[in-house]
Amino acid sequence: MTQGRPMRADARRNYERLLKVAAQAFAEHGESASLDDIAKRAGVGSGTLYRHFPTRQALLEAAYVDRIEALGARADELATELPPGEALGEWLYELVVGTLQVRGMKALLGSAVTGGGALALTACATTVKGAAARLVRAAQARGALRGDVEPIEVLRLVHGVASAAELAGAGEPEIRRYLSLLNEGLRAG
Amino acid sequence: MTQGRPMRADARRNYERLLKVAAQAFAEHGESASLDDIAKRAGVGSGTLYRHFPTRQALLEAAYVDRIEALGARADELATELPPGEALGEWLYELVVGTLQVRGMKALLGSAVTGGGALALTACATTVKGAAARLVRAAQARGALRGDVEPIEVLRLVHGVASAAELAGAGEPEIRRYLSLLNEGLRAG
DNA sequence: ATAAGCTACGGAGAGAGTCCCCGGTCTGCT
DNA sequence: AGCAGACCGGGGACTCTCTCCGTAGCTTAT
Repeated sequence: MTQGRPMRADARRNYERLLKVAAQAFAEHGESASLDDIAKRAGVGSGTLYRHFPTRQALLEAAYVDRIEALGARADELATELPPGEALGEWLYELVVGTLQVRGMKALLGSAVTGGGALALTACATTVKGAAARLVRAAQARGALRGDVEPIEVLRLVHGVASAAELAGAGEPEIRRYLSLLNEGLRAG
Repeated sequence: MTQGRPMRADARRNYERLLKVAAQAFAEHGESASLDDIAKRAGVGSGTLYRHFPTRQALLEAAYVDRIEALGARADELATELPPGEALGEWLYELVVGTLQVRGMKALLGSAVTGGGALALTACATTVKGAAARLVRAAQARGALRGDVEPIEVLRLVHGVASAAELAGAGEPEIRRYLSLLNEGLRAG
């Protein structure tokens, strides 16, 4: 982003501490973690938090943007290592695991794939959608996935699998199991 | 339940108005609708609400218990009308529609299929689980469903489908589509 | 029909949180 | 050194939950 001036040193320090603390807090308490508490834990006043991040959503997104980008990069890495069908499967698995390990990310990814899609044009949304699209299209080209499925539908269904696994207690076996069931459905046709 | 005395007339009236208003409020605002607001809309003091329903969960469950029981009855009705595989599919469809039309019910059904299963032995949970078990077992007996799937897993996955459809905007086509994808997965094996 | 007794009511208020702003103060940059 | 810019943290305005206790009015016995 454009920045007229570089941030003042203390401002930058606080910004980064807020991000770190926020990531922990969201992971621990979910998307509705107390913002005042985050500010306190970061050792700054609440005004400082609200100056840097005007809304809860802004903070949520900033806190996880690097993790999301790592997921995007991981998609390409998997694409070179594995055949398309397996690459997609493995990436989705890692997506679900990430979603469940870090409770705040579930909300973030959920809002990234909602509705008409008009509103949620955030950076995270485009990153995830892009990665999913690449893997899905590749798998379809190889016939490892039915052709009439849109990438965003896959993301939504995977979000659903995450919800199901969450209900089941979020154990790794459940995730693998539910994902493979979904996979069967996505392959047929 | 045992009742030493019949309820006083005004008590019964208030009880029923609370239930009606609560069902509307939960449907409209989701599980976290304001309880004070429900009391106000029902024309009673908040004390009255808390006397009848000590916890939010108690009210949520009481508000939807009849709807849940209708779902249970519907399961048996479908079982006589359709072959097992289709009966299950149709029932799950109606379950998802109910879940999405009435936002509070999603929370209720979600909590009914959580975790180890030890805690949530509520009436709603047993009704839904029972209905699902009958349909699932019947479908498995006919080979319309893979044998290694537990009824509760089906419920969890369907809850996930509801989440996915919710993200997509909860249109009827999406529900049918996502459910049929799940069905493919559940049939294979 | 009336009165006594007790059930259930109402709604204020305490307590816990959340969000956000503001005015004085301090700090880092040039 | 001087100043723009950032900080701090108290506090206002809300919202929601849940309890308490005086009392309205329903029931039942006479």
